[in-house]
Amino acid sequence: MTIQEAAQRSGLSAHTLRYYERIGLIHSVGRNSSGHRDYAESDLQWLDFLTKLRTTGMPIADMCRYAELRRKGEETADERREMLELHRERVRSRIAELTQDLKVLDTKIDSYRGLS
Amino acid sequence: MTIQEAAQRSGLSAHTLRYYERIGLIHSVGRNSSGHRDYAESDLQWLDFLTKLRTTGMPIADMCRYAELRRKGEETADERREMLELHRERVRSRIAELTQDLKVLDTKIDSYRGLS
DNA sequence: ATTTGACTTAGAGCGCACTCGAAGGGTGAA
DNA sequence: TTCACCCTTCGAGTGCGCTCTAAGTCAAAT
Repeated sequence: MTIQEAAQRSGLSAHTLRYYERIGLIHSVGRNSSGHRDYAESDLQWLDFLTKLRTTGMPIADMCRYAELRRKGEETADERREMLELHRERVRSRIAELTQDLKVLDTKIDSYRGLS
Repeated sequence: MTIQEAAQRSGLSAHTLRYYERIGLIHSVGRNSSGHRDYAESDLQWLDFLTKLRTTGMPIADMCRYAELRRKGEETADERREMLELHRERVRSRIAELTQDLKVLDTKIDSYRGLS
């Protein structure tokens, strides 16, 4: 599929897709006879996963590291799992923090209600 | 209290405190006889609240708007409450999103466990 | 044959939220 | 009094994650 279709389906812009490829997040996207990118379904699945990592706050540099390990093959599975477990802890902490802060917001909003 | 003490207690750097003052987030911090900043307890409370807004992802521009309304006094209470209610919704959505993404991470990690 | 429009690359630019540097002033200890 | 060290303002610099531009290629439509 074309870069525009891939952009549509991944929710990323064509610019961002090229950028991700340039920095090594996506490896070896196919090219058609005109030299244009031709995305496969597997690329889309990988992009979806990358997007999860991004929206959960993983820095691009870490994602690059993960992508690099993935390219190296099966023997890096443990290290990749460890990365994800560490990241999962950070996400859990973030959820906990946001949940706490939400209470502060609730209290503040209640105090405004009291005033009106 | 001095800017260093305020930095210590707020968890922000002295640089950031000056920056926040410059852009109008903190208004009229007192000065001592040498022209040095002299923070009051009320400044610290306000900073703590600002920090909650920041860590929950409110953009600086919105925080400035909120600070400006606060300076205008009691008649802006409704608008401030509305801002906070809107922000609270965004925080709730973010928590929901992170919670969903956490499941994806769990699944991925499980699949790695299956391989080892 | 020419125009349109999407694609390619490499590199520059942008917005956000700081973060730092330069130049100078005040205070307190040796 | 000299040194050390903190403070002041203001403007410039930084890091991140894109986002866009320029210059050129290619294919299809007119």
